[in-house]
Amino acid sequence: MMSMKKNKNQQSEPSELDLDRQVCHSLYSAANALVRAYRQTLEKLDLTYPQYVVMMSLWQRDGVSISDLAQHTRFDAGTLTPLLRRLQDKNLIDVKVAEGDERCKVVSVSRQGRSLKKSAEKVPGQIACAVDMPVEDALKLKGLCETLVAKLKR
Amino acid sequence: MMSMKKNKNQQSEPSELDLDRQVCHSLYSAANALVRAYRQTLEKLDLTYPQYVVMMSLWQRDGVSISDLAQHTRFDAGTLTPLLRRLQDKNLIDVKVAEGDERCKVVSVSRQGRSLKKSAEKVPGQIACAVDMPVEDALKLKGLCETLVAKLKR
DNA sequence: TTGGTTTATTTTGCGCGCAAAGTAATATTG
DNA sequence: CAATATTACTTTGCGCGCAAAATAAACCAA
Repeated sequence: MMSMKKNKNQQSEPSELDLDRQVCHSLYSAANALVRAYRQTLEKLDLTYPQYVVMMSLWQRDGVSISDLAQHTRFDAGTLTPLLRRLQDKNLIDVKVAEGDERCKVVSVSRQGRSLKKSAEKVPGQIACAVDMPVEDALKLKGLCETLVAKLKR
Repeated sequence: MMSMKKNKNQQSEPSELDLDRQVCHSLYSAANALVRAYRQTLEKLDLTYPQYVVMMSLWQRDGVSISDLAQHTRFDAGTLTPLLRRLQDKNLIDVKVAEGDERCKVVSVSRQGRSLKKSAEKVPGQIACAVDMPVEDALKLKGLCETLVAKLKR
């Protein structure tokens, strides 16, 4: 005899494909939510989140090539080219052709870019405040994400 | 006397702004890496990751409004409108104006959309395999992300 | 040196993600 | 019932994210 389960109201059986079971969907949503939280804070600095990431990378180590930057930020070159142009338009960075190898470019923080760092120092605290997650949990989360990134290395 | 630390080679002091300390950067990279992993798998189904999310939502509960779908998928309406049009172009879904309220639309899975589910059943296993993370860790990660999403609810 | 490969970056094309503005139908208020 | 507000969705504009193709300089082998 046929099962009597008939999925009233277009409701299906529990399945591995249920959205609520997807780790990736949680991760995806969390990343978007976090970027959204940064947006409010970063608009005072006139930076998008990816631009902020690039600036953080450059504040940390300056005078690097685009491929160095790509490796450190984990953005790809095709993303960086226009992003760097925008940072250049805002006079936050300088981009020069490398001497000795005309294929390479050297990206460095401008005076304005350096002075922006002072305002940016406040950002982590503001975000931490909005997120309000125990440090321990945040570190656990970071660790798990890093593990994932390592396993999925292109 | 001035400090003698002079940051040779454009290397700065350790700072809270160091990229390697940013939880969000790990989360952001992990989400991108995971979507990249899905891309290979999903291209066989001719779906992008967000399209796959919408299909999962609809496989789970069909015949919903766009705002229902927005809530469940955590996408916003402005993202869904063109995405749904693409799913419609692939004949995976039907979108009709709701009777009784002409502002609302009712989105439902088409016959082709339903048959696609069978192929999609293989996806979670393939991703799990690529990620190769203990279930326990995956669940922990999911839980932390859900906490984050909840704290950052718009 | 020439021709072929590799490397560094840019360009192109498409699909989000999302804020903000626009449109149209329904609900509410006076 | 008319004026107003709200709701549901669409449109617009911009910035990624990334695969794939294009460009151009450096390297390398015959």
